[in-house]
Amino acid sequence: MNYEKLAELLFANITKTPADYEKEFPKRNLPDGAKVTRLGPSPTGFIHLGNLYGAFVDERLAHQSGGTFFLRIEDTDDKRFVEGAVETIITSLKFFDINFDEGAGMDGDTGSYGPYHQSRRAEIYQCFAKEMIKKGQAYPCFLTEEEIAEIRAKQEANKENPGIYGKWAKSRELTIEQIEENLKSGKPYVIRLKSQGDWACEPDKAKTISVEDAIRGTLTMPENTADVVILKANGIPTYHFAHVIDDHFMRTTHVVRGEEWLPSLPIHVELFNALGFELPIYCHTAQLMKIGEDGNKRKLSKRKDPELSLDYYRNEGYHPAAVREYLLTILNSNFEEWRIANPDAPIDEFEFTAEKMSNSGALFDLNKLNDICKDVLVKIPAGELCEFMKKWAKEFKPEILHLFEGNEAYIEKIFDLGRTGDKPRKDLIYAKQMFEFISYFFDDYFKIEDEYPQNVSQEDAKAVLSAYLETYNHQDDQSEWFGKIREIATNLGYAAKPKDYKKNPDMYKGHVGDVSTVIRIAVMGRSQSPDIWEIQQILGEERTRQRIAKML
RNA sequence: GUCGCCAUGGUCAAGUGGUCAAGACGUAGCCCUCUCACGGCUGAGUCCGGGGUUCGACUCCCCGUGGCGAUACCA
Repeated sequence: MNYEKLAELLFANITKTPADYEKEFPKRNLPDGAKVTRLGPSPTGFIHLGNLYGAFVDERLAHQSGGTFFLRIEDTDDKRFVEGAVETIITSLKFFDINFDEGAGMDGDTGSYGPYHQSRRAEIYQCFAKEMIKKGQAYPCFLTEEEIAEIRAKQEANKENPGIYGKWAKSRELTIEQIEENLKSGKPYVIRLKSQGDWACEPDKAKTISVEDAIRGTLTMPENTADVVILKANGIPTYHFAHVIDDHFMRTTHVVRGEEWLPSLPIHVELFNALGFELPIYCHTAQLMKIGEDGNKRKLSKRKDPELSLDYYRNEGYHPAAVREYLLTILNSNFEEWRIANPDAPIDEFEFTAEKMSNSGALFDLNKLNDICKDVLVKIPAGELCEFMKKWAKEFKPEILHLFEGNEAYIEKIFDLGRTGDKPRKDLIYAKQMFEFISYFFDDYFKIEDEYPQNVSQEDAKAVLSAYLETYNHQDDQSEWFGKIREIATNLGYAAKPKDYKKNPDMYKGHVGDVSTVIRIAVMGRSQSPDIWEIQQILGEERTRQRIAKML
């Protein structure tokens, strides 16, 4: 077979050579140890926590080492393209402070290793397909869908390995005349790798390949034997081929991708070897999982898990810093310890390593996220929280935006309620919940939500409130104020201290806590809240008196 | 079906042949306390099963089992 002639026949329009591309995309000039990573999403317009998880690994690896992190759009499957998806990807990640150094962008590509859309790289892929044909490493395959289905059926019946390989790869035998004929008659064809793997050997004698994975250590797998498609009938490459070409010419040093790619690693290794490219360092991450309806773990799914969409967290108003913090705790098991030892250090000072990553899939844990949120938000100054919430409201709850008008100082005081001192309150979790927390400070949203305690009669409740209103002095300090409550309690037959009541429950109707609950409900509408006195100081005298009077 | 990855409490996990098997979230109780939150203390709760190897296995090997994934001209 004259491969040279075949290559020209198939790719007459390809004039550039591999050497041209090697020259055009030279090795990057980066400091020693700098890592080059990439995110390669397909533009389906949907991005979830799992994507963020992976992107975070890429971002940390690159930026921690003084390297480069770029965005490559893997749009080789035109069926899946969704308008505006690239913008969604970029803005969603940016919200979580994940930024690209080069690659596809909002207004075109930046960087000199592009184009960064695979759909615009057809010429490059074809050049290398041509090269492989020239070297007898690839061939055109004219098998139809039906023929392939037939082959699969036979293989299944004979319990043989599935796929096109060795004896099944009929198009390998085609003479150049036959190929020319097929071409002339317009038969569609794909380009397949002519695998050098030994498909005919005994299963247990199969040759193996060994690859170092930065997360999983040495991986040993059987070599590839399948003649996989590298170029589809439309001239667009499959993922396998695009990955090898792109990551070589974009000079990616670390390929971070989900473990679902593990089974096709042998294909990639054969491809890298065939082309004479150096293998990148692979980092196969475990997938983020979720408990399914059947109680089993399963991979995050786009369709079934809208609450795992990144948008969900923005909607609820989770603070990006908290989400990052959470992600890091599941990404690197030593992060939590580090955080305890360095409670105030910037998160970027933590040294993230691929080696410390878990190789089994973590279950997403909302409890843990919420807990982390509390710790993160308690350290954010009230002014910033106010800004954060305003931004959130603008996007997701515009009807409350007016509350912020000129009320910034008021809201900041609410956020700071009991937040100072050694044991600061940690009430704030995410924006939606924060609004709930502050809502009763606004008359529009104030409503009585809870009921008086069981052991307080309606008469007693009224008596408490009228006595409270009578003796109320907005200028009282906290202990003066509480002294009065104790007095009201005692006068009505309630214990001044809960302990007294505990000791002699028969002697009292209840204790001072019940009395203050009545006041709490009148002023806040709920039985649970931070310190009443502090809240009243924020509400102001007039509003406080009004609310109590209204309950009488 | 075949192939691959994974397997420590409810969850995240430390652990690399000898440990009373860390820690965090959650959970139960107690303390602090006018409620809640915070904080403190205490408790319950784990090495998937079976074979080996070894003086000794959570740790190493094999076989099961389970979960996940791959088996496409999807990524």
